[in-house]
Amino acid sequence: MAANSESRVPVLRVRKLNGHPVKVEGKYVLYWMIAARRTRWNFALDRAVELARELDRPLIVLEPLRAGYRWASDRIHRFVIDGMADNAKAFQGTGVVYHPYVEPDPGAGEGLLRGLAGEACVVVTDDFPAFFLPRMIGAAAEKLPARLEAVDSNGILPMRATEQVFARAFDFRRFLQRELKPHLVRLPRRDPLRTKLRPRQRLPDGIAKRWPRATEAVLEGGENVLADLPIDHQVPPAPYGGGAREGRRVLREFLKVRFKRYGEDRNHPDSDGASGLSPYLHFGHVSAHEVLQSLAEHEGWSPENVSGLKSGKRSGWWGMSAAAESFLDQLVTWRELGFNLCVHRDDFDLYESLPEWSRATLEEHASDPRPHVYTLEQFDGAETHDDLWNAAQNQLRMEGRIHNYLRMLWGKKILHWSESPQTALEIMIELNNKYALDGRDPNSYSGIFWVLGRYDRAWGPEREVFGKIRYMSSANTRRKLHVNQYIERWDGWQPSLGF
DNA sequence: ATCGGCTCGCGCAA
DNA sequence: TGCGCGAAGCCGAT
Repeated sequence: MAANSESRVPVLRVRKLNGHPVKVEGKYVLYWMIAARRTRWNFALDRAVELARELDRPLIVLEPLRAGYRWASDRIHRFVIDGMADNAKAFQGTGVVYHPYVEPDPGAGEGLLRGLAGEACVVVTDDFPAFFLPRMIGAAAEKLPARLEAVDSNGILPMRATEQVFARAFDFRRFLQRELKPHLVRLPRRDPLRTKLRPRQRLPDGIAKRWPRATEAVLEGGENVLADLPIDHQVPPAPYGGGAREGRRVLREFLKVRFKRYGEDRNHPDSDGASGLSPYLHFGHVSAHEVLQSLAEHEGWSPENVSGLKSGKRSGWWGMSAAAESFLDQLVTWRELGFNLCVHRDDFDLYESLPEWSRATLEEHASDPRPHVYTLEQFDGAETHDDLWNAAQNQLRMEGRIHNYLRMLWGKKILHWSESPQTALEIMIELNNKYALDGRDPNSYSGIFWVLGRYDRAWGPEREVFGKIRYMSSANTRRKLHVNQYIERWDGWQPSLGF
């Protein structure tokens, strides 16, 4: 088989993870969909389709959802299963066998992937640098009796286009301004399933029996489906749905309605100005390429409009409107900065990964008296003395997200009101990963660690607890932002009262 | 309302 | 080697 010569998938995005050769006598190509949970704009699916065509074999897509991972909850399950329902529809009539598998008990899915890989020519999966995925992919590479390739469909810049870790957004932005342009024209296919593949009807018999496909009832499902699973039922589904369709709807609605306000209103919690895309990006229901493409259409932009500026400045490089450039600074610079760190450092979620200056200053103030000290349970239950903080925590608990400005304050106060910065870090990670739909993502870690000084600089004057870490106060936030409605809406919210 | 100082590290010009 | 400058701040002086 020709190695990649005709491939539309950039070489930098494909990693061969073990030494097995592609088996030309295998029965099918297997795509193990674990992060880019979508059927469009997906380099991994492109790669799998490409291999299936070259080998003239059918394609099987396995989309699993495990039961036993940390923070598994009704909220996360509902969102992922919504995505499976969309994918099931998208694969219908394409000749691809799509097998969504919802694991009933921890460990029940053990053997499914290996079983399918036994007859596969090659297994393709998604590269993702955070949560349990790197370990899971690494273990699979060793165990599977087939070649395993991981494909990076995360961002506009391939994660492995750089070896360096960037310590500040400014440095990374300047790098992007020098290096990103060629990547802007190497897009995944909008609809990779619009191609002729050798069709197949079903999985190998023994496998479908032992690990049955999630039924329609599960995919379209009521919450009683979730009730039977051994996951955290205290974290209810979010008041919005998951999946590629809903993600696309949010994207269209953002561009059509809220985009005009982006920049001016985005920071005011009382206005609804943010994109709302981050949960969909996290689960791969929406692709960064798709977002960029839609924005380009909206702006009448093409890659030739990119300017020659390479100063690292936040606007002016793309050649788009101010609102668009500020959005792209989030979508590309900040989002991919997080992936950059996670792909190069496996300690990205440890306190020790903080910059030297921030650890030093936090250390010096380790024994400062705290004005309040709350336990994890008190933080979790939004039981602090500060109603703005409690409101943010309640929004997180109920909606699975926090307004992007208040998220910073939320973290800064956890630092302020915990017995140590290490404890504060644990609490932030725990609450964010438990409740936020975009938790467990490289970007969530960027946000949490920013609170402790990552990607930031020192600020004077030196203060208690914070040292030279940038300080934020609820009082100033109230003055600066319109938060009255926000507090009214969220502060009094009780879990038992529902929505 | 706006401004400077607080303070650190990095790239780049010199 | 020195200079400029940076995700969202804070505070006191004007």
